[in-house]
Amino acid sequence: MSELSARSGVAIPTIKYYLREGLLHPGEQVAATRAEYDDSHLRRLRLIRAMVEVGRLPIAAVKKVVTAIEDESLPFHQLLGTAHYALSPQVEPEPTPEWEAAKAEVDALIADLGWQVAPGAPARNDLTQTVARMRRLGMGDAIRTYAETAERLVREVELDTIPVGGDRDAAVEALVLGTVLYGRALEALRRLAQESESARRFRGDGFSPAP
Amino acid sequence: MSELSARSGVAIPTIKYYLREGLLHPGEQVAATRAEYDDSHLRRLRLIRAMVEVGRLPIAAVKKVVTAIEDESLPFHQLLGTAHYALSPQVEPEPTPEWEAAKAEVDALIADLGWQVAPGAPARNDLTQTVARMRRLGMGDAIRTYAETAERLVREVELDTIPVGGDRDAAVEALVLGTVLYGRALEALRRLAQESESARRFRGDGFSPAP
DNA sequence: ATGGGGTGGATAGTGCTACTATCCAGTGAA
DNA sequence: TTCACTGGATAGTAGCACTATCCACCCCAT
Repeated sequence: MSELSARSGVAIPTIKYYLREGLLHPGEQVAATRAEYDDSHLRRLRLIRAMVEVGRLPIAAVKKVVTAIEDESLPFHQLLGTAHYALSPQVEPEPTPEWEAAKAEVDALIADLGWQVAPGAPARNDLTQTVARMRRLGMGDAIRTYAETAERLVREVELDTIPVGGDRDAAVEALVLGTVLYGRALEALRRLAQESESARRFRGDGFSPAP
Repeated sequence: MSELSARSGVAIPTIKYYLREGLLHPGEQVAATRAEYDDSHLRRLRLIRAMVEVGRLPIAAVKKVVTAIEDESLPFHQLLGTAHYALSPQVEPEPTPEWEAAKAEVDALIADLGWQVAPGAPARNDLTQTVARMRRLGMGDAIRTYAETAERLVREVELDTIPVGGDRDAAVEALVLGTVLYGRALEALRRLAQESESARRFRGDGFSPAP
């Protein structure tokens, strides 16, 4: 176990915790107080750390994904779907008129673009809530532009990072890391562009950094 | 105070907590056990809730922003800069060769695009870390595409939500909400596009939702 | 004029999450 | 044979964002 810890960079008590939580399958018992861990444990540990550190998923979401990986009867594309859904913030619908209006708008947009999205996809609720908030503030006329932009990026770049075959852990890891890292990069780039464009428009020195 | 709580929808103990933390300026003492709160408190409370709920900022970051708002000697554009910086995740540089390589890449990209960004902007470190992780995985050739996309969105849409004059609380609120909400919308749209495009490519039914 | 509910201020406690720490008897290499 | 290390169990910690309780006080409706 200390070897697993050393190789993965994860502390022993943390490994024990993951074992307890069922995120990591037990090692092969070789004696009452000894178990063997192999590459599958190393890979799983890498996947867990990727989801927790990079993706900032709560342990409960990680557990869902792990359960899906271990359910060998679950087809590959459903496994990827489970992982993908675990990445979205879970937003509860609110029974308000604003929500319904935003939901109608989101549904119309998806239909209009010809997107094929399951009715229960969590990103639908996430987007609905965001659109509702935007509307309340008088923003959000550019949603369609954003949708087209997202479609282009996904088509041209991101989908290539989603693997179609091979090892289940590795595939999920690639999906999670691809989705999260491109998202994070885009976010950072938006902020840099905002600072720069703000500098260009309002004065020569941008957002002056805080001291 | 119960009136402030009722109007803002924030529980009284929470208001007391914000007062303790210095996020909310005290009301005007009208007697030993009585104070008057006005619209400025209501607006400030809205701003705090926007940053906490929508922007998911930690209270410490909110405090920085509030301090900047209250420092009347701070010029308006520096106030906006402080708020903007508070929205970025704070990433510490790592002294590794990969980090340096990624940093060089990020710096070159920014220079190449002619962006005017302060050397200490937190989004630089955030992007550097992300690029480093991508490189380690063999991804990230499309960063430039993402940068150009971000620039276009910011130019055409987002900067218009950043107000240039008027009330400091309201301006910061608009900046924070604009930045966060467009980001969140784009994120949700990327996920929807991923699901749809994945359905189109791999089979007819997309990521089947988890049961 | 009086009593009941609300007030500001202080201090302590809660719930959640993601770990850490400690203890234990029991190996297994040295 | 000894001693660091193991798996397993149980308990404790840190950080965050509140939430609860207590207190003397004071306003106002009765």
